[in-house]
Amino acid sequence: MKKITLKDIAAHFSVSVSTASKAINGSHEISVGLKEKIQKYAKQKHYKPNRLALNLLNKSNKTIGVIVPNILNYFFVQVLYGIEKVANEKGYNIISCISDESFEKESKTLEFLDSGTVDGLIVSLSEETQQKKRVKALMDIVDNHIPIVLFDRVSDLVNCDKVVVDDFEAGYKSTKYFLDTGCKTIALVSPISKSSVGKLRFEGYKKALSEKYIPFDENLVVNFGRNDDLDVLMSLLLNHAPVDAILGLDEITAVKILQILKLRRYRVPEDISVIGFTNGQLSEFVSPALTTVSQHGKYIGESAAKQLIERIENSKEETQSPFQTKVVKTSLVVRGSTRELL
Amino acid sequence: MKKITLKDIAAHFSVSVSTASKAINGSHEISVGLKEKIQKYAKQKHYKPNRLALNLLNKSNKTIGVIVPNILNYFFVQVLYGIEKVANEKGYNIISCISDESFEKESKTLEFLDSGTVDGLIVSLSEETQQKKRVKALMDIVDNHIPIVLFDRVSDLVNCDKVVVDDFEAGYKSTKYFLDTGCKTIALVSPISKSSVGKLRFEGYKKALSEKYIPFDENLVVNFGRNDDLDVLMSLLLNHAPVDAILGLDEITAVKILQILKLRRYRVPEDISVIGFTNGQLSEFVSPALTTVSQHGKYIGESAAKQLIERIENSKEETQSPFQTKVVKTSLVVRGSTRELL
DNA sequence: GTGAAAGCGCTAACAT
DNA sequence: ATGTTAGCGCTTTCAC
Repeated sequence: MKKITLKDIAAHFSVSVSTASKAINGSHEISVGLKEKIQKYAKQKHYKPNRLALNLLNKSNKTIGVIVPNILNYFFVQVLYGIEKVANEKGYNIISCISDESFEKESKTLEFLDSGTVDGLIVSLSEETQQKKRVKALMDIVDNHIPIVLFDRVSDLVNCDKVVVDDFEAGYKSTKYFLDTGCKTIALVSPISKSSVGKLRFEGYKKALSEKYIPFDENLVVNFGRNDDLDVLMSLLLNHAPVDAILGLDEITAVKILQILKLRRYRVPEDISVIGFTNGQLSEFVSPALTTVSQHGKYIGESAAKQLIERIENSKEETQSPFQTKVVKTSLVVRGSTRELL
Repeated sequence: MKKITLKDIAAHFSVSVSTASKAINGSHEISVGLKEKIQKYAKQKHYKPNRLALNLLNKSNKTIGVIVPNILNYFFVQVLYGIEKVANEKGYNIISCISDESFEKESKTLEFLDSGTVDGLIVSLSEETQQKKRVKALMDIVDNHIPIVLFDRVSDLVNCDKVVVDDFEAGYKSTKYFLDTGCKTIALVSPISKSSVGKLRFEGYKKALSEKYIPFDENLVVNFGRNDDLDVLMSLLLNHAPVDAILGLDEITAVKILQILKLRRYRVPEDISVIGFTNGQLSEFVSPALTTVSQHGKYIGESAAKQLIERIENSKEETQSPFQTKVVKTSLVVRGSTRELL
């Protein structure tokens, strides 16, 4: 059975398509009898207006596109969850895409989405894109087409609404916490050294050190990529100096560090303290449970969605409010992987 | 700057819309000079054909809809990842929705998606839907409209392609593993007792017990819901009998059980063995690392997507291949939460 | 080599 | 109260 259209219904009652349309939409112009007959028939045949046609007509489709770099990262899943929640409440659907940290895939996706498919875009940049600053595609979209909200991994070059984490403060705050619990030799391990986020956290880390007049030692900083062996790098680090604290810049990294330390018989937190990022289930259930920086992923998603939808629905207005960047403060969730405050 | 359309381009060169269309699509009918001029202009102005219009024309939009019950569950994230991977390879996009285990939200989403928005659907039923067997909406879609693939939480009432886990065997296999490592009093803790998946695993559990002539004791079965306090229920269980093995029917449940046991000073696996489901990061990094049943989520997603896309692309053919149900076998990933085989 | 016209499914302004 | 027409943006016959 083929899908039923207005035309079919109209034909069945020998009326015009517009009459059928009005009847189904309950217009006052149509006689009650006919309206009832048509509506009943439509229901029975499971008639549904074709969205594609409506979208073309309205130049809008109540859909927002989301691009995240990596869906296996719990932070992004939380954000997605927040976005979905708000979008759903406001009657929007989400078409979600994964860039896999690849500039090329991100570009293709952007290209696809920026062609009438969605009313707006929520994007966190791929690492490659951020590193190479190849945001021309984004800039074009901003200039010419649909509203866009950047979150977490953003770019200064793109002029649009943004929701970011206060990563500088997060790096500062966590490092300071180490210092306040008596740690002196604090290492930083980052899988995201090339992203804005990683850089800011690193700056915060340095700031906290310099406040206490602790000289920065670059051998205490371990930046690694997808193909590097964290185990080997950790060996080098641990042999370099008597480290007594390690800041892992994402959740899985912190968890892996914890495991490596335990395997080598370091006691956590007695010998070495560990702080991670993204307050997910992993951090909570590992032992000892990890002290982590919560970025409030769900909240970030909700904020981004709210901001975008507002922008979409005001896009017909003449006066556009200026773009704003919302900075979300992090919270330090203290658990068993750090020592007591002095 | 408004979005540019074919009409604009045609006007700019004082040609007809159809000429512009052909020029941009590189038709042989158009003179080389004009083609080049128009193409250059189009590129420069960032012209992109409007998808909505194309979709309406083609009655297809290279998009598949996915509905999962819960995105914070790692299994479903893995499936999503697998779906995205295959869809992306074949040039499809994904519009992903969350039913939040609610029949109502699932229905609304279905209603929305089944109106020309997507070419096909991949769905895992919400718990409520499965429990109440309210699959009429699904059946209608299958009968009348677009191809659909059900995965994991399926329904016999819906006649379509399916990808399921061999949950019966999984329950059987894990229980048998307990028995083979010398466990005698095996408890089962399930947050999904009302879903097909939970029921099958439960049946497998009973089968393994009966094979060894171990009488089934319903006090060893803990079914709990969203609002129940697992801690209290575990107390009751542990006080009931000297349990020496616990099968947790999803990842987070197994992890929580592990934590509760550790808190009460049970040694795992010496006093009590634990097996969980969904081989995610949590199971891997908890201590002791959990022995788990891997359902191969990513593979399931890939299979479902392949099956759906094939169905979509053959939908013009006259002869439709019969619907098939793919059963994916699980693997038991043995780690530290279970004893050695005898 | 170029253009006019039809049509995808629908709505809305404008007749009648 | 019902029908006609135009048009959303595009492709595709079919004329010229």
